[in-house]
Amino acid sequence: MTLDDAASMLAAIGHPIRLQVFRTLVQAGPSGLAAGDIARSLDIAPSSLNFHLRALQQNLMITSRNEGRFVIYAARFEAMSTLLGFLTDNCCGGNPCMPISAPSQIVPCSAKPKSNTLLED
Amino acid sequence: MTLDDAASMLAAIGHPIRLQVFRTLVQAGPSGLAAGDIARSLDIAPSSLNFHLRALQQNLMITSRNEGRFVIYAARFEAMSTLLGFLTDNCCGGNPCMPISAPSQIVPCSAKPKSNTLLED
DNA sequence: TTTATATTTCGATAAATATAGAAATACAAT
DNA sequence: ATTGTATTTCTATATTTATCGAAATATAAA
Repeated sequence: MTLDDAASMLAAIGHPIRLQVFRTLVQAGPSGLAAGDIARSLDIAPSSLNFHLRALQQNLMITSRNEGRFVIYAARFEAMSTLLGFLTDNCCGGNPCMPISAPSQIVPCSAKPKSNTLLED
Repeated sequence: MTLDDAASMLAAIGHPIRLQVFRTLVQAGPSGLAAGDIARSLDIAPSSLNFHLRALQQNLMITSRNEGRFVIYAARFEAMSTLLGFLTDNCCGGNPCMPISAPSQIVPCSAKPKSNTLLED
């Protein structure tokens, strides 16, 4: 995965509506949700939702399949995994991030206790 | 951290130049780098770099401090940590992500082996 | 204080992104 | 075949983002 790919994926979920859509699809699990269900659940105009679904799909964050007259969208979990791997590998220095994609590392999961003075959860 | 905050931070690093800048600052460590050094190292016009540095700073991904006539920028590691925590908590379902910000979870770091058929590293 | 270097701000411009109503398309049910 | 529901495409428009030269500002060195 190149830096440009990572940037594209980050941009894809770097919008409140698209992040909500993706989060909703993650919650829905592999079976996914119909476009209309997403639109209703998040109260977005169909054409607007379509715009964002396309952005997510073009950047490999979600998939779609046809079922009758419905189009079912589902989160690409492995895409998010890969993205998190990239971030922990490239953007976390020697930090509290313990990526699953760094098999050669020895540091345990909670090597450094969290200390979020500025950015609380 | 709200969903909107997360989206803003993702948008901040969701641009190839800004992701490169952030990555560069992570590599530089807490001591950071002067704006000019970043500009030279990435070959960006000073005014363009400033535009991106501001975006990163406004979204809490980096800090700046003055040292003489230099302005030193540094990555906010804890910001990235918080962001990764949000993503693993909210956008990873029951997946291979093992967030440091989920202290109550019991699943080990490499519970599920990676299987990236579509998105390779 | 003059000069040199560092960074930011300004200004103009181009391009991309976002929104959403209306029309078009696709499929299923009656 | 007609109707109804689902989704996408089209169209127009507003807004935001990005780029970068040139000017302005700030600090340090000569």
